[in-house]
Amino acid sequence: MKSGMIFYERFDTPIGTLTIAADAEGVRHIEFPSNRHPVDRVGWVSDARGSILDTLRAARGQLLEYFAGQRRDFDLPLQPQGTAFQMDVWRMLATIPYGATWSYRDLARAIGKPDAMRAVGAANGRNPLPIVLPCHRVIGADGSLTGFGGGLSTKEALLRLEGALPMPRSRDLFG
Amino acid sequence: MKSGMIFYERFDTPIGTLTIAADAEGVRHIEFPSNRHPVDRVGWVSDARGSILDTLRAARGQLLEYFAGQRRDFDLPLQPQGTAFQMDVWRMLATIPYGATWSYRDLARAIGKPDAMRAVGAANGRNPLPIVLPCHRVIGADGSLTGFGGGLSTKEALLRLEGALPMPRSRDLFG
DNA sequence: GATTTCATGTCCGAAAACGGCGAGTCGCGG
DNA sequence: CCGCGACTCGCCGTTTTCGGACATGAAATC
Repeated sequence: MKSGMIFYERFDTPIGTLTIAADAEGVRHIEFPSNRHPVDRVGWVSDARGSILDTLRAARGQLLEYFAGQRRDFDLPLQPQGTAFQMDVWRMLATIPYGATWSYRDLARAIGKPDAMRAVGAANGRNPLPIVLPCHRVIGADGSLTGFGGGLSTKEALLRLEGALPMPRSRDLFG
Repeated sequence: MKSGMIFYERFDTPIGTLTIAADAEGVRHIEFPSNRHPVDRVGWVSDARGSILDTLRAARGQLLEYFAGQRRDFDLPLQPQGTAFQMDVWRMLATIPYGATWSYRDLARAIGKPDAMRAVGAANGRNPLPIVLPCHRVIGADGSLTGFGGGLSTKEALLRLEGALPMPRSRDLFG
């Protein structure tokens, strides 16, 4: 077994089929069915064993608990890969509490680059571990959802699950 | 010992100090003291053992025999790394006999791209295994030496060693 | 002859485009 | 007076694009 080999697994959730990928170091990718920036899956294989199988099983289990409303925080070995700036952004994402929302500017300030809000948005869009690194908790300064790799409706569903959105107003239902 | 680990060694020759690098697959680099395109040596270590030490020892031995005029062909495991085009060029280099010279155009024709002589020159310049892959045997169509990563004087010395150049004429000595 | 032109693959730097933004302005309708 | 939408502009890291420069050589043009 080569050292860099990546194993993956697919499973169904309330927001669609997810693909999770991991290697010996930890979870590397979580992918939505329709991904804006598709990942290069060359070399991925599906028959994980040993510790990597454990990692994938733990990830799936915790995600399903999350969707069932039974889990608010994750405890997994994570190995996102990106530029220094992206890593800063993703690390900071992990500090946003369940059910809270930050603006892109808040996040930019938090990493010490108060004017890099737009770059923060781009980095968010490249988040390789959505849900676990809760990029869905970052929304526009005016409260609009603005964007999400898995589609805005998914972002909305996640925030509603976390109780971070008001119930749909009648205007939304009938408009 | 990680799989991709590269070991190296330096030793003196009539044309200066050479650095050779190898891993378990074979020899990966041979470098002149002054190299136009310096190699990224991150992660190289110097205390080779086992089969890699054997490889390095064999490479050094055969090169010293070559410089002593005692060897015309090399027998080593080689693992050059490059684009498909570069690999084509480098593979073809190995077929140029000791003491012979080809023009860049000859080489281009030999790989089936008769008009890519300029690209061939560039690929030659990136040859990771000079001497063993005899890029020095490729010269201008008009007989000029044109260029060499280790310096033109080195190219000249190698060709003279192989008897591929006339002795220096008095014009060269006194001019 | 001397000069120009073109063909070819790769690398490298510069420049431009492109985002999951946000603040400020302006005009329009209540 | 608001409130809201449409528009403009500045912000910043990443990605993409583009233009040369090369270990050349032959043909065309002056």
